Amino acid sequence: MNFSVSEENYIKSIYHLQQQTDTVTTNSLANELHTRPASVTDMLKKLQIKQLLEYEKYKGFRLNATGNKIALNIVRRHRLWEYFLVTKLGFEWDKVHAIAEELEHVSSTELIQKLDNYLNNPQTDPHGDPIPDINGKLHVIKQVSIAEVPVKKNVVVSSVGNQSREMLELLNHNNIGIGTTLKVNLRFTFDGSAEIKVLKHATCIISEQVAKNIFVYHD
Amino acid sequence: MNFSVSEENYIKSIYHLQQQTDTVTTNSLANELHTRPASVTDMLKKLQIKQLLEYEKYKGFRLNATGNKIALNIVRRHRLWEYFLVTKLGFEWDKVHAIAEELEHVSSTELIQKLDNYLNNPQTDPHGDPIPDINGKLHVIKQVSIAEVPVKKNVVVSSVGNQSREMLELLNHNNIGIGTTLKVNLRFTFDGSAEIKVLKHATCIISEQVAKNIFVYHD
DNA sequence: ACTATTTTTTAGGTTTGTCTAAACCTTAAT
DNA sequence: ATTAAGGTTTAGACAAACCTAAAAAATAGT
Repeated sequence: MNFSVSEENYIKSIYHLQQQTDTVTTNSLANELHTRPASVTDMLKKLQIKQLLEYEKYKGFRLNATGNKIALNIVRRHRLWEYFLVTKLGFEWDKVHAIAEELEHVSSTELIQKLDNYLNNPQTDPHGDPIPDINGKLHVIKQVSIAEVPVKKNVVVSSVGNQSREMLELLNHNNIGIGTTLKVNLRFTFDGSAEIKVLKHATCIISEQVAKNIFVYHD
Repeated sequence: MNFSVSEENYIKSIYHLQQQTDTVTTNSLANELHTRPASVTDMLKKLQIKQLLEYEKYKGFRLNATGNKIALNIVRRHRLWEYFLVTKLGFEWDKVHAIAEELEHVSSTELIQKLDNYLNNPQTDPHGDPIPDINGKLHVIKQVSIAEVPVKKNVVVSSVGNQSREMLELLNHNNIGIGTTLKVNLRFTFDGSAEIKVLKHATCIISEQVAKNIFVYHD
């Protein structure tokens, strides 16, 4: 089955919101898509007819198995393009989201197959998020934010929670990226901020808010 | 100014038809786009308001300078993507058109800049058609079909007129592609067929119909 | 338990791009 | 010069995806 750009955007957004809350609300989805609740309700009806949703009026909704699989396929496309834009075209990792958002809707499965192959089947995108395989399987890695990680222990950055322009600029300034090795020297209990040492760079202080958004591999 | 996918498709198709006939008719454009004449008229009004057309009711139309520049930009995007699909992802040249048709509408100029750079600023697409530069300049190369080229003279294949799967198969079988060096040994005036020698391969015979579709650089 | 507030849905309207059918021009043939 | 044929435009409708405003349902506060 084939989906419009709009339908795909709704499916993808529902998928994202489901990661945080089990069932999604009309308002939150409208907010995510910068659209109005009434428009969301309209689209929910369509997606329900297409059998992608579990949906009861006034009671929230979630993707069913079919919907989930489609969402994962869109996520796969998006993340492969992001990887391509950064590793091949030399984009900064905080600039690729909008472009990948357009590229992900190009609907040739052969294209994505060949792209995946060309990129040597990457496991994660430039933000550290895992890339689902053809069957929609996610290779989930155990992660912990550096707000929780033990001090004085070298860890490797695996992903970043908040992918806004502002956050990524802050990280660039502190020489932190996916794959960076760092160590939490100490944490200030007063405000939750932490002094961290990035490999080959001077120590720096990051706020609790930032610490909560930097994830590292957990062994 | 930004254009919808539909507008871009109309602009591109008008541009293509203009290559053959100076002024384009409603019916021919409807035919090209697999749409109805009435729909064409509707869109023409829009494009005229946006100042991209020279258009007089019932008298045909053509792109003005602005329209032409936009068309060349779309062509540029399309051909760069085709080049990418063939040289990087390993597609056959007869499979890339439909996919490039979708990719060409992704509207980031930075993306196309970086893609061009990554591909080392190719001058022609996989079919041998020239790729316009950022300013919409076409580096047109003088070409001659091998039905007209002098015999016993080494020439380099620059482009192919008919880009069907069948033609590609025939050319592949005879080891002919863009950039191939070949020589016409002799031509049979009876049916216009020609014996040709492809560099490093045995001689072969091609019909006049094929010969008329293989173009070579003309010095 | 009953209001007040918030959330969600419905009803009805707009825009874009398409369509069919009918009306309208142009051209070419007698 | 008239008409027949063909191409082109207009008129009116429709679907998709959005909107605002109002109604309906759920929830929260007392």
